[in-house]
Amino acid sequence: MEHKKNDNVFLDNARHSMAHVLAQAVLKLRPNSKLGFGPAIEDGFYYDFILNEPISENDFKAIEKEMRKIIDADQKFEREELSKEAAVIRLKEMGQEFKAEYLEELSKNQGVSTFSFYKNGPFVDMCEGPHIESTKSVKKDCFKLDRIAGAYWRGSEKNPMMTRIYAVMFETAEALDEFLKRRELAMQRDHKKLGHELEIFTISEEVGVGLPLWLPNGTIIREELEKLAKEMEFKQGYKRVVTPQITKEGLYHTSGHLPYYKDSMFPPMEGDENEKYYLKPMNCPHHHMIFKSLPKSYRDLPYRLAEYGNNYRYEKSGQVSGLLRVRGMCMNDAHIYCTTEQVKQEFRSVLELHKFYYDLFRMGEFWIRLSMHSKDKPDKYVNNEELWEYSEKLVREIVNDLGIAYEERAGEAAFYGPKIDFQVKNVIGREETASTTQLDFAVAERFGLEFTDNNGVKQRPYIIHRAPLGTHERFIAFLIELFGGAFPTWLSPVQACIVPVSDKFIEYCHKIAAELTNDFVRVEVDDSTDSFNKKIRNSIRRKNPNTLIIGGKEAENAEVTWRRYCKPEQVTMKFDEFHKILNHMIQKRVMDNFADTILPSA
RNA sequence: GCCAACAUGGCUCAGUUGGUAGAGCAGCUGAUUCGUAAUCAGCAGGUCUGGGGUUCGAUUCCCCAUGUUGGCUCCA
Repeated sequence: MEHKKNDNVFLDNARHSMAHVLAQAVLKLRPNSKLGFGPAIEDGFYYDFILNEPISENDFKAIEKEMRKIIDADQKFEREELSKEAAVIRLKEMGQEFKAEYLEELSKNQGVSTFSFYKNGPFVDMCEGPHIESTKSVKKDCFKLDRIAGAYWRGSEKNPMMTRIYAVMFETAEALDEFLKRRELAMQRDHKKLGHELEIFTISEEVGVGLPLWLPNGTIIREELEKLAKEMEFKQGYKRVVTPQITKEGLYHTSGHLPYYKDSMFPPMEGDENEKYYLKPMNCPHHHMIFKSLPKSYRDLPYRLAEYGNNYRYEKSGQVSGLLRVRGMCMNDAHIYCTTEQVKQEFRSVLELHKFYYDLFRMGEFWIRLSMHSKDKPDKYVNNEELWEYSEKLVREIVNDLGIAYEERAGEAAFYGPKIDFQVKNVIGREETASTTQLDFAVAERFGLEFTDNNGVKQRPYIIHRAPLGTHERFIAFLIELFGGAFPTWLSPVQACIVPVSDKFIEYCHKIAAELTNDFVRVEVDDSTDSFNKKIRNSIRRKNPNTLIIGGKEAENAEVTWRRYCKPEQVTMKFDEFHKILNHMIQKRVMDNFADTILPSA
């Protein structure tokens, strides 16, 4: 859940005020609980507690009842300013040590000298505000306690774990209801649910968590995406390579990954002669070794190496989820080695390629997170201020030129250069990174990568790390949710499902199916003993983009009745005509899963 | 990894205040061949996630493990 406030100031203040009401209610049921923070968030609010007796969702009713009583009591929010000394005493009286810790921090780091407290009824909280006037201005039925979660104090796993109670809240009961309904609807599109129903992937406990098995339908989608990526990369002059799944330890010392990211790697295997091998968590070092295998001239640059590479990362067990966070993944990876003069154009083409894909799939709501370095964390980053400034300026310029929305974050870059994350929102509104691009000015040095320039002088190349389609796992999860499982014909596991009205027409069905198969169309004839109605239902339930209905009329006239998934109307036409249109849709990768897409004519 | 909830046939879910389970869908067999979202009948399928404990008796209560879901942290 994103902790972002919205534009409605009243709603924001009301949510924050209700967090105080929640705290008051919890303190009544669990006296002597310690308070953490209780802010407004995107869809509601939360409050963090240390409870001496655990609470569960079964207690929600009692807490909500208490909260409604507080609303009825018409408690006024009153602000009081205290000096630091008085505030310390007050918090000590209240027994709120976490607030006291925060007070010390505010005083020390931000030079705050007076501290505001808000009182409503018997409840007092150190809090910056603002608040609404009275609890009475909140409607009693416009909020709902949502769930309980653990959350570390100040977000650090070194600190104690608090109990966080989340609530959803809107201005009116209707708005709340609508939100809950929308969320319910979004769950219907969850890639885990649809991925199972449409037989795209499965996860087996025996194979391992985070190691999805791709079923035949999912494999088709993967391969079609891969075909698209390979064509795009071919046109842009990438060379394809293949690298092994495991590698000797030393390579990751050279890359600098091992000391920092060991925890995220699968533990090593012992090979011959006590040599340790690791499953590769990324492809860059291998590509660097390919770059290095032959001397390079400036004439070879830009040198673009591409691979749909399998990577394995030991994600924490609690983090693994469906296809969104896995331990084994396949990445649309490539590394571009180029000169200082070329880097801007290359970086630009990479971003344009992203934009091409995102427009094609209509991943409309995306933005860029520009992760920059931070001078405050010198040990986290390569020490070369000049190159950092240069690279960051360059990246910022290109993003500005392309007019893509972005936000900048200091201190989140990779250790070797600035990072661009393409952020999207999944169906339930959670923000996810779809792909990452990095500008790397440092690793060439570590690997000793060089090329000879036109003066015969050795130079270090810039390296661009890019993966516009991210990993198959995550990208297909997005597509499933974005399309609600209804893929365009070119990506769809079954491209045409042929349904005979009765047995009599099965022969004709197989005849046209054979013609389509001959053109590599993925076609299926439903020759089961199900009723006609049932066959229609099945084809639609599987979200086949095209269903062909064949009865006497069609068989006699060499026609098909074509029913599309995304549009209710259907047409009858000559089979040859349909065949041409279908071929065209597949070859041109027409996004016919969107109702407004104009289809080619025969 | 941490916090919480959950775990019943392939799937969706009933059920037992402790006396070893039931439905629909899917599957199989047979009949039916039908013009736009479920034809009918029959059969088969579960030691109620795994392991311990309490009990005459546990799917039900307790503990542990595993997995799932939602958060926290992390995310090259």
